[in-house]
Amino acid sequence: MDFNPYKRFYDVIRKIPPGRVATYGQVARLAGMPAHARQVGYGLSHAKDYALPWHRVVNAKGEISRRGAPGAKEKQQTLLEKERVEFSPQGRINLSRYQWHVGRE
DNA sequence: GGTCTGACTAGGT
DNA sequence: AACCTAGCCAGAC
Repeated sequence: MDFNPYKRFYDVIRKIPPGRVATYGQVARLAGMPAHARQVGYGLSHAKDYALPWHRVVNAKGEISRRGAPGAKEKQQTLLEKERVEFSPQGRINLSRYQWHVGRE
């Protein structure tokens, strides 16, 4: 079992309930590392062997962040829509409505 | 050890 | 609202 330095982020991400989203910066703050928003995204690309609801993490604008793999963006949106998260025609999520707040469902 | 990169952000225009 | 910039920090070379 290999130790992964991003485990703290994963622990936070695992707590995001279905139908809710969290931002990279939010995950970093909840993990006690407020200046590591970029590392959250970087760590997720390394998280293949972990069962994580990675699709519930979006950027501060409520958009799905770009990455190398084509099609991954559509996949993430599909997964969220299955949880009844709504997207605007421009592919944005209304964070004031869907952002996760600790202690709240 | 310097430089570049990137699933990020906040603040200014 | 879109665009730009500076600040951010671990990894890869």
